[in-house]
Amino acid sequence: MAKRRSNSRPTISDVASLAGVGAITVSRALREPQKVSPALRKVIDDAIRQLNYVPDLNARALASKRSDVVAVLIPSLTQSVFSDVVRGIYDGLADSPLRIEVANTGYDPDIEENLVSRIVRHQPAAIIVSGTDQSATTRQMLENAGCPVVQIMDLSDNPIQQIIGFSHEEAGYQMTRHLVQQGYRRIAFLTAWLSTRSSGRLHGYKRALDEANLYDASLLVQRGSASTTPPPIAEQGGRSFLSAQMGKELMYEALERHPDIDAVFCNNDVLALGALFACQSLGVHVPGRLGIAGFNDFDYMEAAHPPLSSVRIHRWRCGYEAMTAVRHRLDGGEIDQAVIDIGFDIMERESTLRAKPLPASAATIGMAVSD
Amino acid sequence: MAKRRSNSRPTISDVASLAGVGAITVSRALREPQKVSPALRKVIDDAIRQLNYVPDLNARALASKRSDVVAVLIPSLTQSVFSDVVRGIYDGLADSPLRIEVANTGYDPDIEENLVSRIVRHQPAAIIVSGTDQSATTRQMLENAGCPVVQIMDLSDNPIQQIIGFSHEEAGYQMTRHLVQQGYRRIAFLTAWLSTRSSGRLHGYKRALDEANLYDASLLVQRGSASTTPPPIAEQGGRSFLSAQMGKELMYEALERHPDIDAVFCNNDVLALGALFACQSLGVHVPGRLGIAGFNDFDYMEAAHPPLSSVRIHRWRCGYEAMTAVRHRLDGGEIDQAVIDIGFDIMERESTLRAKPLPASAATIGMAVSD
DNA sequence: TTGCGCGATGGTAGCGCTGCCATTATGGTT
DNA sequence: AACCATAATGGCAGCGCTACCATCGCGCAA
Repeated sequence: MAKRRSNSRPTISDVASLAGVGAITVSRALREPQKVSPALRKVIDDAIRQLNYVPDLNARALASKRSDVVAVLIPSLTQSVFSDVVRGIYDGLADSPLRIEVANTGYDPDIEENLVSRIVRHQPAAIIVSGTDQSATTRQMLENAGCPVVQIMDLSDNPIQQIIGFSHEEAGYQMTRHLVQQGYRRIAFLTAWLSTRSSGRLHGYKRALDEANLYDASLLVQRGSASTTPPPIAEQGGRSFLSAQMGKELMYEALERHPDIDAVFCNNDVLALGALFACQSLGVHVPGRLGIAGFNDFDYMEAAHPPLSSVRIHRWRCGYEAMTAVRHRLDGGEIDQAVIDIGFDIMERESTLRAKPLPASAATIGMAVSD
Repeated sequence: MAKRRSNSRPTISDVASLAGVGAITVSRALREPQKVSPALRKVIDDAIRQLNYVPDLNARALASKRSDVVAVLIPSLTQSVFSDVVRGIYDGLADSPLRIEVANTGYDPDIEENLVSRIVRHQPAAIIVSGTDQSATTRQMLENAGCPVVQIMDLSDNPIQQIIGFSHEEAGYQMTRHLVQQGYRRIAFLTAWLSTRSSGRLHGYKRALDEANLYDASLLVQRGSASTTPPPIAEQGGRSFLSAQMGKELMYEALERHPDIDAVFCNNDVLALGALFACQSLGVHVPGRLGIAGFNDFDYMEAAHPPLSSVRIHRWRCGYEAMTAVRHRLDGGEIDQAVIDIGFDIMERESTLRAKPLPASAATIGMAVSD
C-alpha cells in the first residue's frame, strides 16, 4: 500500500481550493444548488468533474447525522409478493442518492424488534416496514426513529406515521362473495399458515359466508401451527413451507375430509396452483366440479389451464408509492395522507366461472375482469 | 428539538469515562476483545450495558474507511432465482454486524457500471456480483475496490477474485443428454431472451445435440431481440417479460412452426410451466407426445401434473457460500479456492420419461433423481 | 544489574463532511 | 442618509470513531 494521503480520493476541500471557494460552498452546491449563484456553481461543477470528486457518504452521514440508506423490513425475501414490493421500492429511488438495505423479519416480531433496534442506530434516511403487527417496543422505536417511517401491505386506522396498502379483510370478502355468486356453496379455505394478513383474508371469507349463511368452520384446511406468533419458516436452503406441493396436499386433504366441497379459496396463488395440479391428477373438473381461487395474482394464474381466479394486489405499486412518500418527506414535504388505500382487483377467471352464475348485480367495489 | 448535546446517544468516550479507561480501549474491546485484558473487558462491558451504548456505524466507517455494508449486485430483484440467492446471502450474514445493500443491474452492463462506480466509493465491506459479463471498466473498478469481491451463479477460469457457481453450459448439456436418452429426437429450445448465462445453456444444448447428430438451428424458439446486449426488461409495475404466459405462447409457436417436435427444453421453469399449460389446453400429451424440461427447479415443478423435469440449481447455497467466503476473508483469511463449483442436479421427472428409454449408461455427472 | 521484547493501554490527530453563525454585498424603504 | 431585510459566501468547530505511535510495566536473557 502506498501513502494514504497522496493518492487517496479527492476531498471536498480539494475541490474548494481548485474552484477558489470555501469548502462549505462546495458542500452547498452539491446539496442545495439553488442557494449558490449560477456562476459559482459552474466553476464548482467543473472542478468536481476535473478531479473526479465523489462525496464520501460515510463522512456526510456522520456530520449530518443522517445517512442515505432506506431500511426495508420484510417478512420474507423469497416470497415473490415481497420481491415485487422491493422491486417497486427500488424503482422508486431512481435518480436519487438513496440506497436500500433489506432485512428479513421471518414473520417473527422478536427478530423484527432486534433488527429495528439495530437499524435505528444507523440513522437511516427512512424506514419501510411491512404490516401493522409490530411489537409495542418496535413501534415505539419506530416512532422515535426521527426519520420517515412508512408501513406497507396493509391498512390501519392508527399508522405509526403513514401506511400504504389495502384491506386483506375486504379482499377476502370480495373474492368469497364472487364465489358465492357463482353458485358455490361449500367453500373451503386452504392455507399453509396464517400470518396476520392471512388472518384478515380469512375474516373476510368468514364474513362473506356468514352473510350468505354458508359458513362452516370445519372447512378451514391448514397446515402447521394455528398460532399467530411463531413463524413457519422452513425456507432455509430448500423448499419453502409455502409451496405448490403443499397446495396439492392441502387439496387432497380437503377433498378427503370434505368430499362435498365445491370450491376452494387458497390463501396464496402457490397453493392454488398446487390445488389445480391435485385436481388434474384426480380428474376433478375445474370449475365444474370444483372452483379454485387464489390470492396475489402471480403471472401464472392467467396462463394456467384453466386460468385461475385470484385477487390481484398491487405489490410493485405499493413499494413504489412507499418510496414516493418517503422522498416527498425527505424533500421536506408533510404527510399528505396518513392512510393510502391502493386497493386490489378481483380477477374472475375460468376456474371460478360456472355455467350459471347468479345475477352479478352486487360485488362491484374494486373489481376487474381479466382478458 | 431539545439540545443535541445533552440527550443524544452516549458515545464511546462516555463509556470510557464511566469505565475509567481510555476511549481507544473501549474501541478495542469492541472490535478486538482478545487484545484487552479480561478484567478490563468486563468493566467496559458493564459500562456499555449501563449506558445502553451502541456504536455509531457512520463514524466507524469514516474513521476506518471501511463500512459493514456488503453490496449485492443482481440482474433482477423479482426473478425468484435471485431472491433465493439473496436469501442465502442474507442467511449467511447471521450473527455478524454486516448488512446488505441490494442493487439491480437489470442485465445491463452500463447500469451495472454505474452502480459499481457508486458503490465502490461507499467503501463497502465486500461486493457480491452476479455472473462474469462485467464490462472492462466495471471489472477494473472491482479489482481496485480494495475489498473482497465474489462473483456468483457462474464459473470462469479468470475470476476477479473468487467465483462460486456452476456451469450453465454443462447443465444445458446434461439435461439435453437426458432428453436424447429418453428417445426424443426433435428437441426445441424455448427462451424469452438470452442472457449470458442462458446462452451458456443453449451452447450445452447444442453440444449434446451435435454429438447425437440431432441439432437443428431452426428449433430455437425465442422472443424479443436475439442480441446479447440490451435487457428485455418490462417488469415495471406489471407482468414480467419472463412469464408463464410467454411460455404458453412460445409453446404454441413451436408446435405451429415445427409440428414434428417431440420435446422442448425451456430456458426457465416459468416458461416450462406455461408450456405445460399450452399442452394441456391443446390436449397434447406430456410426456407421450411431447417432453418438457425446464431450468431452475422451482418448487412447483415437482407438484405439476405431470411432474416437470428440471435442472436443480443451488441458489440458496450459492448465496450462502458467497457470504461465507466473504466473511472468511473479512476475518483475515486468504482465498482458499478461487473457483468453487457447486454443481447442479438433473431432476428427471415424468414430463420427460418415455416408456422406452435408451439404456441409461451415460449421463452420470451431477445427476440425481427426485422422488 | 542492565537491557530488551512484548503485551496492555492511552493520547493525539485526524477521517471528510456539515451545522451554526458570522460576514459581506445588494437593493429597497423610510 | 441611515437602516434593514435578504442573498451569497465563508470560518470554525465538531460529528464519533479509529490509525498510529508512544508509553508503561513486567519477565527474562545476558
